[in-house]
Amino acid sequence: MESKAKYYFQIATTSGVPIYRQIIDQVKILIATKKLPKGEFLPSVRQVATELEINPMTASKAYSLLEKEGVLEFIRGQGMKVKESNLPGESLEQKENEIVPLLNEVITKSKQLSLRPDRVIEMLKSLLKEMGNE
Amino acid sequence: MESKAKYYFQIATTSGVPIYRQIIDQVKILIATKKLPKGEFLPSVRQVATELEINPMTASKAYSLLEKEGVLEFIRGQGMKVKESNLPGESLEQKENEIVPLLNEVITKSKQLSLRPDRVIEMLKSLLKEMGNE
DNA sequence: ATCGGTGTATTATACTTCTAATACACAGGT
DNA sequence: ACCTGTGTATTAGAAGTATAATACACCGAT
Repeated sequence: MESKAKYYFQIATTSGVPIYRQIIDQVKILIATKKLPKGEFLPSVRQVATELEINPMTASKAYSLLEKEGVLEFIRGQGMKVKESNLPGESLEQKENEIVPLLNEVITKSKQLSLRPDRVIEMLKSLLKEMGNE
Repeated sequence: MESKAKYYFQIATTSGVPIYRQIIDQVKILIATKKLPKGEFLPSVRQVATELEINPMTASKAYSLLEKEGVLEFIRGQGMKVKESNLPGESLEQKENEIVPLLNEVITKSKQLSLRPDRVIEMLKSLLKEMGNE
């Protein structure tokens, strides 16, 4: 089988960002933008490795870290798929606490740049709108 | 001279975060929360090194990176102080662009956690209020 | 049982990052 | 000039990270 979906990922060897991290980031974005629906299978580690001309272990590292994060689910004999129920065991409060450090970074950075707080909130709203649609 | 202000910084040797980076983060937070006003001098690299039982070069690395970022200013013979005018040469648009990647991280993470966008904005507003006051 | 498909444990190596030891340059007060 | 206070360039070594080669375990279909 397979239509052999190509060009799943693109890596920039010049950027200095590790290959496995580029894969992780791209998977997360693909999921956030619904280009990769829940339940969908990802290309196998060997497929990714061949397309990107890297070692299968590098792709495996990206996938297994995503699995540990609760983003992907490993199905024996079939591969990795986008997890259906995200972090089911976690309460709303736990989830919210996970994002607080990131928000604090935003605040520290914006203070450092002397950006007006309401402007930062406007930017966030605007980005949320963009991301939500595509 | 000096009342020898102690306990400027606290490092967690277990966290895996490099010492110089912990110092950088703490300086930024101290400035953002006004605990370290503009124009104030920071403890010398040797003072920090003694208190934290680290090498002066490690403290120096943190300070010089902060200087390169435009956060601190080096005064010959006196030390490092919090820079008075932050990033004067940068346009508003340049500043705003600097914070976009961080906001995108927030969005990706919140989608991954299935958090409602308006809730995330609420949290940001609330944290901004806290940080602004103290 | 065998074959071809998953992901991965282990090991090795190149590379980068982090910390430290030493010696130095400059400023200000004596 | 000297002494003591700043931060730092250079060098070295330890520790960690990223990638790869190999061999393995498991699953499903034949």
